[in-house]
Amino acid sequence: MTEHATAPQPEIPKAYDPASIEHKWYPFWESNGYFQPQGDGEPYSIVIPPPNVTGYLHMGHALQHAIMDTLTRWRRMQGRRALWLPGTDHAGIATQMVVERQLAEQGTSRTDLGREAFEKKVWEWKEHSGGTIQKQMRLEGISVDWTRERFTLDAGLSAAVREVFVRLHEQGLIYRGAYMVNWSPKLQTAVSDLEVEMKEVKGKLYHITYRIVGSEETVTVATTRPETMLGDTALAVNPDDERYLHLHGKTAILPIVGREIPIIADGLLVQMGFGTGVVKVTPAHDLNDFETGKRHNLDSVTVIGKDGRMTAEAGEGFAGLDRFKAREKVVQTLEELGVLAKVEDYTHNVGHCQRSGVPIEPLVSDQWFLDVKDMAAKAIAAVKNGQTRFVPNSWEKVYFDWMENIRPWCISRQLWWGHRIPAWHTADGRFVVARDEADARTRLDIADNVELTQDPDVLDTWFSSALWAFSTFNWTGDAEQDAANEDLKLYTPTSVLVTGFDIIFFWVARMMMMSLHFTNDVPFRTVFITGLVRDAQGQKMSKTKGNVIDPLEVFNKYGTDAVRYSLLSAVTGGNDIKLQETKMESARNFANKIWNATRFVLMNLGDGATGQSDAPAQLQDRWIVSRLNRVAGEVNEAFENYRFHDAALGLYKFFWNDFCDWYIELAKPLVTAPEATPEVIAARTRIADILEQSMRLLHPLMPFITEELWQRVRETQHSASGTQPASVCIAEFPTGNAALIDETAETEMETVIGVITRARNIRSEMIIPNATALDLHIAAAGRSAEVLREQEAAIKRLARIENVVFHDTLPELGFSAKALVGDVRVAIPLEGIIDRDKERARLEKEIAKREKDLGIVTTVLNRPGFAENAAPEIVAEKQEQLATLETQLATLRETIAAL
RNA sequence: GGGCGGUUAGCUCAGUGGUAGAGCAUCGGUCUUACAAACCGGGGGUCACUGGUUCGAAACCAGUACCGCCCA
Repeated sequence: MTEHATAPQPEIPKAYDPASIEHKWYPFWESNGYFQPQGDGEPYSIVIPPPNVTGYLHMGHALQHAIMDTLTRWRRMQGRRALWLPGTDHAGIATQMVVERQLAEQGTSRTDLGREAFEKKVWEWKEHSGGTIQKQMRLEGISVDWTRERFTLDAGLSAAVREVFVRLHEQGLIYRGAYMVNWSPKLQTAVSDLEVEMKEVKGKLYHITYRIVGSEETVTVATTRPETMLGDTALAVNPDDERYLHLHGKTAILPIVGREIPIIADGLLVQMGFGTGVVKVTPAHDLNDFETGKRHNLDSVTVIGKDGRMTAEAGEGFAGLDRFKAREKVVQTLEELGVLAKVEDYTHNVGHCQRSGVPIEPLVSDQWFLDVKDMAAKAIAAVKNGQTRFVPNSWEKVYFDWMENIRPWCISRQLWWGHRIPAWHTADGRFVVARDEADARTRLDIADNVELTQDPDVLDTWFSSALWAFSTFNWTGDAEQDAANEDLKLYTPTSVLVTGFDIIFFWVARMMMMSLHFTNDVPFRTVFITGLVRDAQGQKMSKTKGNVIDPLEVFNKYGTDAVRYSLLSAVTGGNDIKLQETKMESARNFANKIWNATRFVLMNLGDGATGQSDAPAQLQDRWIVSRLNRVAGEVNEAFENYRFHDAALGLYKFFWNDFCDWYIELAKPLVTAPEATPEVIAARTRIADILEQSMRLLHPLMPFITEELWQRVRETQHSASGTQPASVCIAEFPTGNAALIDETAETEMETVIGVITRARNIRSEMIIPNATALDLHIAAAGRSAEVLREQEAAIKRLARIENVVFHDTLPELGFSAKALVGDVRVAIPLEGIIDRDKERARLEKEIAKREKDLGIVTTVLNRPGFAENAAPEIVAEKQEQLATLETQLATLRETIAAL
């Protein structure tokens, strides 16, 4: 071996600069195909929750993507055939709204353009802004297989949508009909129950007097929506209500309109205890009334139109008015007629359109529905019997509650952007559901020249999303083709779905139903539900509040790895995450620490500086290997259980506290030695090896910096290694070899660390300058004594001690500071350095601390029943603690007395 | 109204039966040649409250208060 050259000029910059390294690794990974599943290991698959194709990355994505990427990278490194499939969603309403807003700015509109031209515009917008989200995802460093990217409006996925629709219709589960739906007058479309948000509204309760036909009697009815009375077709009472038995079968006069309406008895609609016990019935504008109308064969009079204005049916003076203006006018008219008995303030819940914010108008209209009741039952069973599990488990209850009370899903939307419903209508009012127009003609048995128009509606965006777990793998529905589909066989069911609790109903539940129905299996084995990323104050991020943190901005500021790390280290049991700058800052500091530790190692590893060596492993070597394997085991277990906080923290402590604070410091003399002796070569080889393994352990959390540094470390190791992977992302993830966990080394290092820390502590508490030379006397027996003797040089260097003197028992040393490390006694003579009062005060503090501990332990031991009931090992432990504390106290008291 | 979650150091959070932990902040010391984005050391908590179970409770049970979310 040649002499180790004087430390080479560091080619590695002193400060970690994320921007300078991050840009180069993604193209490297992607172009080498590392993210495509490889080998023949057990498959591991994740499908991404597809972001809006025209959207932008937000913190919620950053969190969920970091989680999915960590899992995928970890599994890939374990040798699993890992696939993370990316894609985007067409996001019907959201995208259409964006484009419509643009058209409005240009002074035109969707209806001006017409359907075809509008759709073309949206595709243009998609092409223009589409790709943004993909670019941003690449900046996140996520290891998705772009060669399999999907879009919900792709030909393949659209075919799956049509196939599913046709089959569900054939099975009688999809049907079309005139039912009460949630209508958004603003968006001009029906929306599902889930898209209605209940909001508390301060309104009024209007009491209206009705005259009974054929008598002078009147009844009073209370309503929050007087404008709907124009469409009333009955009054209802509870059949058991004795106050109104005589009114059964009678009629009343509807004020303003003058219509004679029946008084019906209906126990489902009318609760006796509430209000006057008489309610108005508007079958066209209220869900309960609609059902009552069906039960009693009532007429339905639609007085509010799809645009939110009163229809001609509302009568002269009202027709054409906005529904809220009409309310004012109805109230005014009632007052003039003298039938407005009372108006009181009333706070109640009103459904609002989640997207546009306007109050929902319940309207009867022709829509398409999916009867999900039986599908839901199967989806419930699949979770109950453990085919799919929720993490955290508590979300199962939420899922069950919703599934058990599920109602038909309104799947049609009166939009232009989305999957067109595969149904065709003839001019004479017939319609047929078919795979395409030709199929429709065949089914209807009509010629090519007969006019046939496709249903104008599109499907709820979530309908195609519900198929995502299998449509993305080219599912066709054709038994033969699907059986031959390798991807379906390998990657479905997917391993895990990572998503937020806010879309358990929208998406998770519906995927469960659709996958079970069409593939006879669950879509995923596990659902990991994440919390929300909030701002530092715990507020939900929103554009209106202006507290949105842009992931790309913080990636730039702190480094992508640091942001990922800080997000992941905050993932505990699906809790919400308060994103604080200080956390990202400390994660960046961690990255800088990793950078500089590597820098130190690399500065000392010239060519030929590492290699085989016969030099035996020293205590610190056995210790760090033990720690590394212990931590590796813990990290694997943490990932296994989705405990990202534990994994992140464990690695942080290992790398910073064990590796940097102790191992590097202990190994420094050898690693930096000028001559390449076998010991020196061994030390350099080992430190590089620990560092290399650390990069592998950290890689799933911090992919960029670990790739950069792993490559640099690897370069120095090539001589010592055989064939190596070209990237850390396909290197083996350390498993944590239990055989390398060395309890003895850990205990012995504890003693060494303890002695050094006590010595440092004495100097620091006495405020003795580093320049003042101190001697350390150590009295130890048995193995401790041997270890400390072996580590004399390290103790001197790290505790800044001039001379170390070993004894069997401490001799008379004059005025000195004394301390205990387990059964080891240490003393530092202080005559002439500081005064005795300082040492007395320090010792008193030590004594007080131990007296407090002794009190606690004594109380426990003397507690009646403790000795009999407690586990024997606990009792023994307490007794040992007591003995130790008593010895130590005696020693300390002697010491203070002798001062 | 029903359900779920939370309340631990100044802040953000870990901690599921055996003397309360971390990061950040704070205080004191240090240019010790990988790192001042660092190093060394210190201080800081009736674990929301009340009862119960237990030899022993931050943890388990019951209730209360406050905060948040979901459903109706």
